[in-house]
Amino acid sequence: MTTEVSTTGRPAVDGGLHSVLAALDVLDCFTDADELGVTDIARRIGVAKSTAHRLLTTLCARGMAEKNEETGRYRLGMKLHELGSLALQRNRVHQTALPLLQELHHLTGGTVHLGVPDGGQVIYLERLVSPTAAPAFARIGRRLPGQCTSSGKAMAAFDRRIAAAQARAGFTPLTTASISSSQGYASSLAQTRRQGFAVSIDEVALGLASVAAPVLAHDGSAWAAISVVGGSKQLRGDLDRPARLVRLAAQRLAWALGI
Amino acid sequence: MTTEVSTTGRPAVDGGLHSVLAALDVLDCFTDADELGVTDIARRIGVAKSTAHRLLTTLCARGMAEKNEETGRYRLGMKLHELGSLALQRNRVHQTALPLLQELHHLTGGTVHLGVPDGGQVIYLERLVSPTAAPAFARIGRRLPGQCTSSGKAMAAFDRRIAAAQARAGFTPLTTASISSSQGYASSLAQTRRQGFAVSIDEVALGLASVAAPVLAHDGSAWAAISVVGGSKQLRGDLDRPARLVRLAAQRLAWALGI
DNA sequence: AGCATGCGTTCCATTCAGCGAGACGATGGC
DNA sequence: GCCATCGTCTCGCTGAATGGAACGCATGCT
Repeated sequence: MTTEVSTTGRPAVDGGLHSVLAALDVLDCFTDADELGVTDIARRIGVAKSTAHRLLTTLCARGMAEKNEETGRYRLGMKLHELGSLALQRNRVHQTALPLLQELHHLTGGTVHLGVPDGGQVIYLERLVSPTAAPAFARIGRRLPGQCTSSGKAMAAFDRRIAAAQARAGFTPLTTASISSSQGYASSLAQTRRQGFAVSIDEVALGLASVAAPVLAHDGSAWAAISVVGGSKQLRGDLDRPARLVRLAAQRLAWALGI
Repeated sequence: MTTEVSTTGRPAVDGGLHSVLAALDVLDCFTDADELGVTDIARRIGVAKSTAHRLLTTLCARGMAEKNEETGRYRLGMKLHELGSLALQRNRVHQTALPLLQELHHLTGGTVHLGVPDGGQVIYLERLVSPTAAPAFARIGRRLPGQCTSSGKAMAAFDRRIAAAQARAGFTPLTTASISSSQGYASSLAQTRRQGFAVSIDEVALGLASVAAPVLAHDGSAWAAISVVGGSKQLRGDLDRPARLVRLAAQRLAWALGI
């Protein structure tokens, strides 16, 4: 597995600690599938079956994974939720944004998102779903390619480091409307810069649209993005008001963070 | 660290995989403190400073931990939130309960909780906070000793295995009103059995009260508990209505789960 | 100012923990 | 009823993980 073994006995891999990295790779496997067997995981991470079994047993011992005794297969454990909610709760951007998001949610009545950049992708820290919104979109994951989302474009338009990371990651279109060329990407970012907010219509899922504004620090780096999601038809009809509200909320968040 | 080393070269510890267990222990350290330094963590988990540093570097490489470059200390990473929300989203009890919780939240107007048993403790999977509720209680963690919470008592009253686990864990009172003796515990469970729901007044935090009902399977095991939280004064004044509603919601959840 | 103590990081030789291969019994689809 | 495949467990070998020591750098006390 290791691309190269150092001449010394020291771990030569990116982050060190083979078995720990392997264990974390096991957890990553579950982003694709709900439940996985030992053999399947061994194949995915490229280790022997016995090694995968040992890793899983260890993860289960700490609640990071759970075993389905009926099928003998494994799934993610609730300890992850425990630690994950702790990590979120302590995130300063999330903490600070929450009241602002609630107000925005109240004013727009739409679904509101808070996203932060991670490489070329966007991780969503918070989502306030409107009870009237179609529950069909609730299945959306927690990490999306930046070029498809309004949040990703809002951040990339004003932060060249994020734009570079997105360009480096390449284009992975989610729908037929997703940006798939560097020309389309560049013009979309230019328009975002002109307007001060980003729009994504049908680019994540058909029938779904969103408006986002970046949370910018004084040094020009984008810390986060706030977005409002709605149906493509409704949002196209009334874009100005939500756009104004997300810009205001994003600016207030930047101010509240003191950045 | 290991209590005993086997005669063979095989890992003799509970779950095997020393370095993986150590890495997960590192993550557990952060339940106490927001940010920790290398030396502090090394002391806590009982390894050399260099080992703790290596573990942290590895965790950071996968986003499970993050480094505060200003202070040089470490905190939990957002990858945990990503995997944790995935684990939660896939939890069948959580999935099934969500619409029922929303209805209960709507009917009572109070803060609604969904808790599942874990040893003698209760892990809260979902919390619907009412906008009018005092935000002071939002700081409550995600894992509480079962004897103090109405959810824990509701489950223990009808599931002897959970009661045994709670008794084994001992009494860790959170306030002066918390149950601290096995007599008080037994009579509280007996009352819960008579009523069909559990009450906790000032036992988690002074001024805070809750009513809970267990989600019981046909075999008598408690899968979860649903609770409504409110101010001690309000809830003491009107206990019947919320008690009836949580019992109904819990029964409907058991039915929906087909258990 | 000077010193001392603590931090996070890096290096290195030692050795024991983790590795893969293989055997085993249980399970389930054809 | 068989064969393929699953999860689990054992075992000897070896190289990856370990602890200790050294380093540079803050911080705070004298």
